[in-house]
Amino acid sequence: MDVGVRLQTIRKLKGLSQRELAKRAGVTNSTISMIEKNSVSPSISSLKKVLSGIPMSLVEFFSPDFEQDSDTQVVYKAGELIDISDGAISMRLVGKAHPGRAIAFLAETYPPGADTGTDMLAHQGEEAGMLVEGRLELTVSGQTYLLETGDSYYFESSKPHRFHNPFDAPAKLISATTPANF
Amino acid sequence: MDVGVRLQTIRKLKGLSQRELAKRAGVTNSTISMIEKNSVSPSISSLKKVLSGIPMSLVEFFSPDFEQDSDTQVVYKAGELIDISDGAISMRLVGKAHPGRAIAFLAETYPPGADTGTDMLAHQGEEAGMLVEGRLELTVSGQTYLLETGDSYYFESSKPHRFHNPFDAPAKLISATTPANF
DNA sequence: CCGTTGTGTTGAAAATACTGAACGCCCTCG
DNA sequence: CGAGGGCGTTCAGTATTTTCAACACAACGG
Repeated sequence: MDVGVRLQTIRKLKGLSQRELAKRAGVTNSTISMIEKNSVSPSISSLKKVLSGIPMSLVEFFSPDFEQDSDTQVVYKAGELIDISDGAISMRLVGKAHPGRAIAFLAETYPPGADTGTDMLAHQGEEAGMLVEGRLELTVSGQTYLLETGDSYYFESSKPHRFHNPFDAPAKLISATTPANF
Repeated sequence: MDVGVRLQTIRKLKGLSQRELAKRAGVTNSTISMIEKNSVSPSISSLKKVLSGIPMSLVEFFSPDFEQDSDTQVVYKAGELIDISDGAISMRLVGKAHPGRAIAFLAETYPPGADTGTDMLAHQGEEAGMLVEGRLELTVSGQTYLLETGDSYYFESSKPHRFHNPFDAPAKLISATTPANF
């Protein structure tokens, strides 16, 4: 992550000059100049001041989710999803044209017996989903839940979790995870 | 956002002493001490160095999504969703027990004729969804698309967009938006 | 009891970031 | 052409951060 070019990109996107931004932020134009040229590494407090003139939070600044307004694909037919299946579990990802995506939106199918594994998954972020067909077992932090068609869930991905289909019918799940770890 | 207490929280969560973290990060223990006491505002480069010893990225550091391991609800039965309907369109939100949620995960129903309005929606973030029943018209940046059952979409919320159901059958949509603007 | 090792804090010196006032460049308007 | 105003850059000096080397306190074992 290049702090300098990122700041410059954002500033120009907002149509501000160094001096203009400096005035709004309550710093000098030299500060902006040097930060953008990476001849200094700003302190948190100054960067915060600078961003307040945009305005923008530190989270947003460090999140590379400022998509270029590209003419990327919007709609994906059922067959157009990327297949990122893992073993028996079918996982199809929406939005292949969005490499820097913020959401991993998935259509998942768990055939009878399918399991994400006894070694629990755990990663940064949050995830949510809804079961649109069949039944499925969800285990989060040791608690096991039974999901039926129409039921949904929401939890922090850092909690160890596992999906398992011990039933005879396949289960179809639609889920969203952020940030997208793909 | 209090940089000092946040760093200390994370460090202790990882079971590191100031010196231990300092050694891994390639800074001195005094630096850590002073940052945690907020007697300095570290430069981006030092903070980055410090975090590299954890390890953790700046994004993660500034994202307040390090949820306490609270015993919040995980699974929501079909009837347990929060109803945030807007006019004719039924919208039910997953995860009512997560006030600081990162994702707005919704089950939406558009009855025949339903429309989010001719004045386009536009907000920060990204959104994705999949149609699980019926057909629906989606307009993004002037382009109108026809979504059929099983189709999905992904776009930046900053692009003006609109959902419309001109058909005779109701349309059911499952969608995810981040950040959650609720 | 004392030495050792762990913890976090503090002070003076060294390194780095920030300011304020230049400068050079380009454009426009008289 | 020359004056004015916009732009980003640079440099010397000041302010702030970072280091290095202490210090004080607590826990453990000989």
